[in-house]
Amino acid sequence: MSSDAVPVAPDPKRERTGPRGQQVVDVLRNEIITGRFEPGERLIEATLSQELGTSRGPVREALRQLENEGLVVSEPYKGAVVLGVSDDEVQEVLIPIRLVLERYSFARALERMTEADFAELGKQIWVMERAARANDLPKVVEADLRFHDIVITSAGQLHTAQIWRTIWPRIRAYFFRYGRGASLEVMVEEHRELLDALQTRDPRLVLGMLEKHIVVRTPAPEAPATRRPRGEKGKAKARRASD
Amino acid sequence: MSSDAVPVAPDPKRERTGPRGQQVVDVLRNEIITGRFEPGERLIEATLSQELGTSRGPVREALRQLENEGLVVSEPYKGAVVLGVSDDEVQEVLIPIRLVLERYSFARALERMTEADFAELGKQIWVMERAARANDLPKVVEADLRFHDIVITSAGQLHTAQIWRTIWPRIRAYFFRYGRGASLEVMVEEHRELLDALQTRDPRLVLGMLEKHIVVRTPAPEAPATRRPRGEKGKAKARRASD
DNA sequence: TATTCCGGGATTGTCGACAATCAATGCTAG
DNA sequence: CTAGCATTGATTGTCGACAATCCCGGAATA
Repeated sequence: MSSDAVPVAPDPKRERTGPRGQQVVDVLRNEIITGRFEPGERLIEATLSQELGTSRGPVREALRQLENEGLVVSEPYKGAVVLGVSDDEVQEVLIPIRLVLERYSFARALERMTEADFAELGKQIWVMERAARANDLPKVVEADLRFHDIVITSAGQLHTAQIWRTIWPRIRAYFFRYGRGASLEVMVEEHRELLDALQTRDPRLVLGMLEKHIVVRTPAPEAPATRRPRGEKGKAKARRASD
Repeated sequence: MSSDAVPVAPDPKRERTGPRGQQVVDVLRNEIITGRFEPGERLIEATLSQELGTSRGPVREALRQLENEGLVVSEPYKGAVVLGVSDDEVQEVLIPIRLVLERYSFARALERMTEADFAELGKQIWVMERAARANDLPKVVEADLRFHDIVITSAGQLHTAQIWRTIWPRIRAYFFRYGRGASLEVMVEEHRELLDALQTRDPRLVLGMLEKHIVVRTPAPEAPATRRPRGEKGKAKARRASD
């Protein structure tokens, strides 16, 4: 499993991205979301810290952060294992919560975003479009993330933003594991429409657009009916609170 | 501020409550929710670790946990400060999210709770009632918490439970700071009705009861309109993403 | 043979010391 | 007198070592 570890420590040219732990979270979250780690897999602090070229401290904090983002569960003295998401829970809980968060955020952001903010959104769309053309899914996803983050941050509600940051990784991981719903081009187009709507500053228009954007676009072609993690390499372990 | 610290360390008779950090979280959360620490107040790791009779490690983890429960915000190299909740955000975001979580949980728990589970719920109601008679608010609140925790755990959905545990402290803190909505007796009665509904195992009845129970019982007497932290001891610092 | 108990190894939890960073203070120069 | 800057104190971030705990397997026993 320790094929291409990405040491995060001694990289002088890396502009200050904050403390080590912060970067460790980003690395691990990415590895989980993109499926490098499968649900049910154990994450050992010592191993990770070696691979990442840091001590166990930052790794520990990173794991706790991931736990709060729902990508991992851990029990005292037992350690952390990667967690899956059930189809049902995504549809019935995570998406509705996301809807609550974004409706509120967009409604508030609506009346307080500046031209500079709109420009920043435009920039993300531009990046997204280029990435879509190149079929670079990760980059599209990151721009998507940035887009929503900008809006939510503009709303200026700390709790809303904080909760959102613990919700999206799960949804992201879900869409990454099972096929994502819409084509890249459609995603780009939807965001363009969202930005247009925002610029009119018409609540009705924006919220309508938003619902269309978020609403369960999941049951795409062949959606998995059950949400069993599907990892399962031999050991029947990943299950917990199964049916 | 360091009047009656509650050292958590050397208590041999205290049955295994897990690692130190766990207990530290409970202590600090309580102090914040009950208002011992006011919004805007800084929490210094070294100070707390001394008061609690442990090292900085567990305190550090506790602070991160509190951050994920929305009781605290912290920036790198700057530390943690107690956070307030705006009336608006509670009504528009936290309560709706709680509604999503509990609707789903009750609906699922409905068809999988055993008689033993019901008995456990009954027990909490009994405790709650006694506490209500004695006007012991903290105890009522704890029983209330347990009640909902039992139901949500019975639903067996990890993400739902995990998110719920990051939502309720904020709501609780809110109701504690500004007056709570209902009288203790009403709370007890509502839970009794909830349990009765659950025992019929009729979804319509349960969900109806639930909505009535959760719905914004907030705008009680005089709810504060703005949510500014109100700490502010001299320095105009605690503000962040203010208006 | 089945069962209980007791290591031994692996892994997490805790601690104290040290390094990095921030914020305020006072000093210097213009 | 003011602006800029070095210095210093307080506080957080990181590290390595040690303690506590769990899990697995094997030996002793009935």
